[in-house]
Amino acid sequence: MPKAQNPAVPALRPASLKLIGDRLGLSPSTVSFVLNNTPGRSIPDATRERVRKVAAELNYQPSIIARTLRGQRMQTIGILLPEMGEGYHTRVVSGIGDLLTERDYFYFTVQHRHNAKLIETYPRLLQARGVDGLLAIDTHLAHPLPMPTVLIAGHTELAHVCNVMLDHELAAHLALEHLYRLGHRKIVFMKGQSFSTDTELRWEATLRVAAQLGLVVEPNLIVQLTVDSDSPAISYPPVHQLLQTQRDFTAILCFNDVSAMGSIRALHDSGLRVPEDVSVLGFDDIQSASFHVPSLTTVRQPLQEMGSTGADALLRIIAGESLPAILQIEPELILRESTGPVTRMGVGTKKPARKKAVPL
Amino acid sequence: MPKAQNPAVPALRPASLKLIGDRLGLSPSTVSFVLNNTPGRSIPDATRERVRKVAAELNYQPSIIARTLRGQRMQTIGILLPEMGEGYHTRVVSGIGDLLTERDYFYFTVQHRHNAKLIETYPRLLQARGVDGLLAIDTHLAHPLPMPTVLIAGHTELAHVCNVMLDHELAAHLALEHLYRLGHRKIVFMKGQSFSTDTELRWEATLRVAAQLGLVVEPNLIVQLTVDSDSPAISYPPVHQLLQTQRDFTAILCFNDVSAMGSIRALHDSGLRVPEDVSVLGFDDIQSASFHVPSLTTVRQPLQEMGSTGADALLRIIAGESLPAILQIEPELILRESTGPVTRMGVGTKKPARKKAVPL
DNA sequence: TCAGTGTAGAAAAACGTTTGTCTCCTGTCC
DNA sequence: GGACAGGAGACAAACGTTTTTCTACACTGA
Repeated sequence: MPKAQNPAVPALRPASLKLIGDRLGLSPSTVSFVLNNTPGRSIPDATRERVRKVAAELNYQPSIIARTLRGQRMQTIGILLPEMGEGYHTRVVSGIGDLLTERDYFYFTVQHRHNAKLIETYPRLLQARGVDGLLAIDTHLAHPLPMPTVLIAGHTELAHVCNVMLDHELAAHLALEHLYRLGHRKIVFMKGQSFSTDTELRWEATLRVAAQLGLVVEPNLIVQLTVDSDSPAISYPPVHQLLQTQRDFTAILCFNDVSAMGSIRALHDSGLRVPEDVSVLGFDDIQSASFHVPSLTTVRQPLQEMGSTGADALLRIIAGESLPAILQIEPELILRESTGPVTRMGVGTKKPARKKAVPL
Repeated sequence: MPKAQNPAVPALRPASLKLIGDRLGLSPSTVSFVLNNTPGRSIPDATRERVRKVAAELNYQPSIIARTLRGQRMQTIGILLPEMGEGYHTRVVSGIGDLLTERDYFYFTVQHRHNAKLIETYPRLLQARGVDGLLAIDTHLAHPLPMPTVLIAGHTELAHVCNVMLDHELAAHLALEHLYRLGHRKIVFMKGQSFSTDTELRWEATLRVAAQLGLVVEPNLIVQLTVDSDSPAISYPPVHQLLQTQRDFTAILCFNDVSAMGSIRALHDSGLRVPEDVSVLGFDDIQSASFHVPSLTTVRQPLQEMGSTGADALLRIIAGESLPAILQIEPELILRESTGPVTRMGVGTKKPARKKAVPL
């Protein structure tokens, strides 16, 4: 059945104002006036009808390319992100996409995989393609850009750049107080990859809150993520390794849900049960968090909302509005199965009553 | 800290050939010749130097918009897909993105959420933005489009349209023979949502192979997915409901990994263990499949490869090549923990030795 | 009759490229 | 000294819009 494809698609060029005008003996400008309902132009209804009819027949679609060249907006923005995967970026993009679609905007997505050179050059290439602004997700920007820019989960202090960011302080409170109340004192702290923009802010907030609660952050109970990926593979090896030498803890505070899944898997493979032996707390609340076994207790970032908030902010800036430098987003603790009260360290304690599952 | 953002970004328009020319007393065309190394033009090296120097100083970036208007390629394609989520689409996009980046192409992504009207209008809007071609993932296209088009996981028979598709027959063999060898005879068959392009082909292949193996597809053991989402929520309710009335089966053949996770969750909540009581077979091999507990035995679709194959095909068509109408991709069975030999139906049989975990 | 006022539309410029043609100017050769 | 060749570059057109300006005509009122 590999039936050969025909030589080439017809691909005749789409209708232009000139073409429509020629059919009617009118000039392109007149056609433009009609189709745009330009105010202050006297054109008889009969003519308007004729123009619209032919435009519909020819399936006329104004060329945004030509419009943009004239200096109008292209109704297009660029999204700069590390990776399209199963991590949280994707869900943010989904929120952005919905809002942009609603406003008749389109977007380019570019993944830089934390390659500094790409982060540097992409904005220029996007500008050459006429984007009206840029939305950067979880990305370290070195300079302000010569176009409207909004950062989502960035924290770079740049002039003219608006930041959509989580209230990290609150997030740390939600997470640590939850574990604290359950009786956890020996906690493994997981620190994100150095390239993630959230890493530093979250870590500092965590240390502050831990100190307030009197929790000790033991150096040998810190897990540092390094691998650049959106898969649970980022946390499996370090947690697995930790378990070889160290089991004197009752909870793991993970950097995100994906790493929580990797951690649970590693615990599971070492014969430890979650949450009976070790509680695991995630971060983000990605879609699969509630369906994981055990389902993840996690600090929810309203990812889609962060996306739409950022997109809305960018469109406002493009339209000339002034916005505050920081738009803060509130996290929320979602209680599920992966955390539980401290029993005794080690395998063999009695299985606590299973919580009722709360999918969705 | 809501420090007000300054009025507006400087946003001076980027350098043009004219601007460079003015600085040097040269015409735009001469500058163009130098910067493009247009052959057959005699320009002294001294002048070339001067031009390049000023271009670099002004950070000149040719306007692809203007170039496109002149009739050149825009080096941009459009990707049409149902949703950006944790399902397999995202991973396909990732494969597309990498290949396009390598070839200096950019892409628009548009999510239609199976809205027929959007599927109809988006291609036109993309064309107005100058895309050179279109890549549709898991999308039913009604008409051929007036531009090069490649379908990934589509199966629409359209003239001039190239299809990248899985070998569904082989996939069905891999899945069913695996379950058959493990002793499963009472199998729940899950049928995908009607809007998914894979649903029909996969179902037909499944029925054929089941017949070959002498497996009976019992109507009351068919689970039909209907919800439009990328989350395990698509399968939790129907499987949960099935379990209220029907437990006389030993395996579930799921439509994809996400629905396998939802199914496992539902089984778990009904007190059934996987794979001891019920084997669950996924499809796709998404990133989290190997880290799920239990990890998923699944029929892998090489998603990134499908993406890059599709993108490569599209670029070839754009470049004028003729391609076969179908590019077939081979699936592969990935053995993990969620399937096991039939013991006896019901809870309480002895726990089989746990397989060694194979993350990654 | 003639200035004024609409009306209906054409013409032109501009955006930033690319590309085919044209124009000088400087040598060189016979 | 005149023809010719090449070198160095300008000029113009075109792509499809939008927008400003211009034209031609008809009608009005005094």
